[in-house]
Amino acid sequence: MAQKPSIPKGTRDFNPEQVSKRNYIFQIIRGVFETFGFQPIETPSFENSDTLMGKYGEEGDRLIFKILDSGDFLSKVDDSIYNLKDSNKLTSSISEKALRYDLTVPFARYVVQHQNEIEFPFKRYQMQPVWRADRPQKGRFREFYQCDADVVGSQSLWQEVEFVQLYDAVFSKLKLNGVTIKINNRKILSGIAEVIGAQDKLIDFTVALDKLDKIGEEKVKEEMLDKGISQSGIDKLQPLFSLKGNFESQIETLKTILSASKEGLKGIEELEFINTAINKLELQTASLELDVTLARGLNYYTGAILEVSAPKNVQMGSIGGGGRYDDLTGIFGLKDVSGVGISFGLDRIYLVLEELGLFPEAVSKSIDVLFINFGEDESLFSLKAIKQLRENNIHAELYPDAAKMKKQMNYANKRNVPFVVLVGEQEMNSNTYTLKNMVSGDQNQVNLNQLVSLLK
RNA sequence: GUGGUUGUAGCUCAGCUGGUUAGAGCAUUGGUUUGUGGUACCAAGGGUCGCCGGUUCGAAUCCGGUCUUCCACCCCA
Repeated sequence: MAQKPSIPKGTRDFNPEQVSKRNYIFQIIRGVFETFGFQPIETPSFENSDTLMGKYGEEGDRLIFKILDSGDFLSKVDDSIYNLKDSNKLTSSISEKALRYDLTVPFARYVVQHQNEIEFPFKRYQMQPVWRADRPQKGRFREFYQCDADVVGSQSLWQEVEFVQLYDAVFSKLKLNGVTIKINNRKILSGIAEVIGAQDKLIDFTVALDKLDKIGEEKVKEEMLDKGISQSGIDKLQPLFSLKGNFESQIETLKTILSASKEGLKGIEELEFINTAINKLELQTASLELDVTLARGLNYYTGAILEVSAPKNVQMGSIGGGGRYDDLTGIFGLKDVSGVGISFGLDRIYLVLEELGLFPEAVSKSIDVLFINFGEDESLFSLKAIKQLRENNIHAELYPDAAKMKKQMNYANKRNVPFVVLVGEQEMNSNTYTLKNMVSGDQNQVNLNQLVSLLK
């Protein structure tokens, strides 16, 4: 064998069984999206670089896959830039396109570009791959699918309520019970930053706070000090570190901490609204939890922040996330369009379902029945029956070669085919079919009508 | 981007401190069995030991680089 071919780091091939399982997840998410009134759109896999660059922070820019310009791109680079040997500066001269990093920013671009054709509020869903030049690890790939649903053009908090229900509906249908939908509000985080005198360090502050359950209180305080947040400010956070209990009691504690911050109180009010509504509407299998440390990244969230974690017995990062972003289309020049949306991480959900054995058996079934090939006349006779079966939506096929019986039966086993039909001289003469159940081993002779109804 | 880890047959892995023709199980193919599979037995095929370079009389084994795997950090779905 020559050198083995390979695929790039962090990418995967999917075999038939994996594709079936992935489609199962897609189909459930799509179904729920549509019952909630979302409509599908698609956008190109690559965008103009300036659409993407600068939208995800410095770290994000690094993780965007850039596409080299076509042609002799180096010859048009200005000597002064070339001689600097500064990759960042050079990139913008040799790459004007980049692979999309998520679905939210391209969607914002879409809304701005098509604003005159869109009926607001606009509810869209989108299920497409995204790419990140990240180092792979568990549940982290360089090419993966996101399934997003967003609403733009409505500031109503009922949208947030609906998204919590949507998460609950999808995970309930997937039989993935016990997921936790964590919710927080950017206004609360800003409020806290304001109260401790660190408005200007909001991002550093939230990034540190986000690590609380991972690295512990002391390390979080260290990191905050490191980032230049004052000791007196950190002291004021003390009640926050010991914040425990249910939604309502956490809210009460927050009200005292944030009594001086108008913005913080607004955030609390929003959370209370959502929580009250969800309590009245009730969730099927998920639970809604307030988590003040939830600060997950994207710089553009302005209100609610949502994140879904897998049931506690599986080790997996978040399997979904989302939030409210009042200014998203602003960066593309369209003001005052509020949006809110959520995302499902298909690849991670797959890993969780696999680990918990939650894929239905039927997902991996290939065909309903295989006809054993005994020769040319028998094949023709079989294909007439197969035609009939297919018209009845029964998945049927003929083994293509008149190979040994053992080989054909083995093939049926490997492909997990539940039934096999044997048609030889005897059957042709009596115009019947021998139907064999591959699980029990039973077999009986039937006519065509019986065959159809038995397999249906 | 930082630190660590992994790489031997299609798959899962042995191979001691460098020393003959690199092994096993599973899978594949053929046979026992020319209309009856999953079990059993017999036999066969299949590897430039990730790649490049170095040390050595001699490298799967030691050293360097590179790619890949997995993990942690950063960040994130």
